[in-house]
Amino acid sequence: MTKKKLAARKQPRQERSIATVEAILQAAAYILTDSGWDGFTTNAVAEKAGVNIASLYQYFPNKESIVAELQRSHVQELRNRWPAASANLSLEENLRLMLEAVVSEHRVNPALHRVFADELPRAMRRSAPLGEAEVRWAEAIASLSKVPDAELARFIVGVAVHAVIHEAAMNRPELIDHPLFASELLRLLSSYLSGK
Amino acid sequence: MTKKKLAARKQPRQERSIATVEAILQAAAYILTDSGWDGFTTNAVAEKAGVNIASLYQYFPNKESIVAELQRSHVQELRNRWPAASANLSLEENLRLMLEAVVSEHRVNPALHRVFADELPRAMRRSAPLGEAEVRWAEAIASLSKVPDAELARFIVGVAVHAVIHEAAMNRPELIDHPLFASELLRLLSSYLSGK
DNA sequence: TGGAAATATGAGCTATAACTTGCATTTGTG
DNA sequence: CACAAATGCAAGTTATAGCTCATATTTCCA
Repeated sequence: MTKKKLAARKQPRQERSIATVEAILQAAAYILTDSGWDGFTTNAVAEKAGVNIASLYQYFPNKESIVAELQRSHVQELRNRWPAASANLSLEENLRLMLEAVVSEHRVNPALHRVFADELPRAMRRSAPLGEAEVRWAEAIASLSKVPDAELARFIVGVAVHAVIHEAAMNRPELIDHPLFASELLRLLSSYLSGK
Repeated sequence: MTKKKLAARKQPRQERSIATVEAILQAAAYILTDSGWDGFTTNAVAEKAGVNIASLYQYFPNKESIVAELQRSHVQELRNRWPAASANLSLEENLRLMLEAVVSEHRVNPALHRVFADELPRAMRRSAPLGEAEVRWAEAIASLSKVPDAELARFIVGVAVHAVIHEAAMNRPELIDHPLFASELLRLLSSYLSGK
């Protein structure tokens, strides 16, 4: 068992081929959100992109690599949603901004996000490692919290926040804009982290 | 698009065929946990079960139906883990018992649970509707809580609890038995539900 | 401007896995 | 104990989808 190659087989050099690659990626995103992973075949992607299937394989070694590239750029977009952590805010204010950032992440191409999070085969779902900004937010919040075990609290809060917002975004979209949603979530965290 | 048939094609009548069906189900569970959904082919299941592939199709109309049957009996086992909700306990005590029940659910065949929850193709992942017992627990807890919106609180608590315990069970098994894990989770809920 | 490099494509090849067919064997029962 | 129903199996068929090959066309640049 050797690791699967993920790098593009050949770098596009001319504008023509750059456009081809771009068309493939756009078509791939379209197919994924429209027909899900099941409908995502390289033949379908090539047809939708209006390029020959052989061209597709000139720039992507396999179909997984297409998805990997989509995920890469998606994650990059998510990173931009995080403001810098600021040290002189209250716990509540920090939490509010952090929650807003997570909600904001779920406004970026939700259909594609759903595919990445819920639909891809397990081997292809890579939980992106925390970004710089997120780590610093966690530290800022931890320093204002009173909990017996900071690492444990980070785990609980991180998982809970993401799960609740993700679930709401995916299956209860009306909640995301419900005024009580944000405030209740905030209350959940602040009452816990402020040490009762 | 018509709905896929899920009933067994033919009911086993003799002991011999009942044993065949049982062997198929056991082999299916083995293959799923051992090789994941990708390795789950009807030919592999039949071989592991020691029965002919044609026999398999005499009792299961398609491979999805095998998984459906496994899920059905798995969910049934989970239901048994829930004690009856008791009306005259404190909020904290109710929460503690409820948390223990959810943890207990995650001790039932975790490997298979992981497959059901994380690995099956989306169309096949059916989030089991809440059981009787769970509904009554939610009601009991709600009646002891002070929150502005009981339905919203139920959503938040339900999602958060399940996500944290599921994530811990799947990827941080050492946490499940960490003494602070249960108590911190309890504190998260009780400080929130008791209205600050 | 001509030849080499880059790009595009029509037409497959191949492996796999879901599922069937036709026949043989076993078992319950009148 | 025979015979019909139930069960089991060897050997397929078929469709699909990932991927390649050989060749044609376009672009770059000396």
